[in-house]
Amino acid sequence: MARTDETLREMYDAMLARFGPQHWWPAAAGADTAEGKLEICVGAILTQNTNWGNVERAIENLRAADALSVDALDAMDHAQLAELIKPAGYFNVKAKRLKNFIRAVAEFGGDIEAFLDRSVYSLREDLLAVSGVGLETADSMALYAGGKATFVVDTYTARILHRHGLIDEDADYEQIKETFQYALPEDVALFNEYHALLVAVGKEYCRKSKPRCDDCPLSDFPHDVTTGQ
DNA sequence: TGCCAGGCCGGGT
DNA sequence: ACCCGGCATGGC
Repeated sequence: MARTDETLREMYDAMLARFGPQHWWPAAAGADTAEGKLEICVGAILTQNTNWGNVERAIENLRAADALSVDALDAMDHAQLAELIKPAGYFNVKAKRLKNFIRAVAEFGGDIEAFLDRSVYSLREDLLAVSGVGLETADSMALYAGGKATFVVDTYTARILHRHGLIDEDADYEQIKETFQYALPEDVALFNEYHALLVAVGKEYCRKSKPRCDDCPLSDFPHDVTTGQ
């Protein structure tokens, strides 16, 4: 265990040294404003299984339509919203998911900052009750919009850790999350950057079909490609 | 050209 | 309790 903790901290250093800060949210969207926080939450839903470049187009459409507010999104009909977010793919399901999320905020009082401003436990519970908001999306919102020290796990996180023998093949989301939170100090900026770096490294070196470990920032850490997947 | 992206849900076994 | 099909655009 202590071995795993140390490895995870060293992996962070190695990835940061190679890639530098990733400037994910909130740096991008002025996240100390209500609109910035809402934009992050919207982006978290739109990016589900979707390239971030496509999400940016969709968000640009929403901004141009002056739709980046709880009231505007709540008032918009399905077809209208689906059309605006079309570039992000899965536009019909995502329009519903956005509406579901906005409904939850509206029912909480309609203020996104108030909605986010509570314990991670309470926030996570409400987010996970929204159909279309799963574990990763909820944690992304809580971390990047809500500023909570909660670690985000995605497919790259699981794949990279498994390749390096740090988790079981069948480790579930909560297990992986806890592995990080046990190993690391409870630090929002650290969790923010760590997840972003794992995604950056995953894209470059740890894709499903084309792993290339030669030049990977983590290649000095013991790993086994064949157990990958 | 086919594969992939910062998942999640609902229905079937 | 798993397993799987469906959802869909744009980039490389």
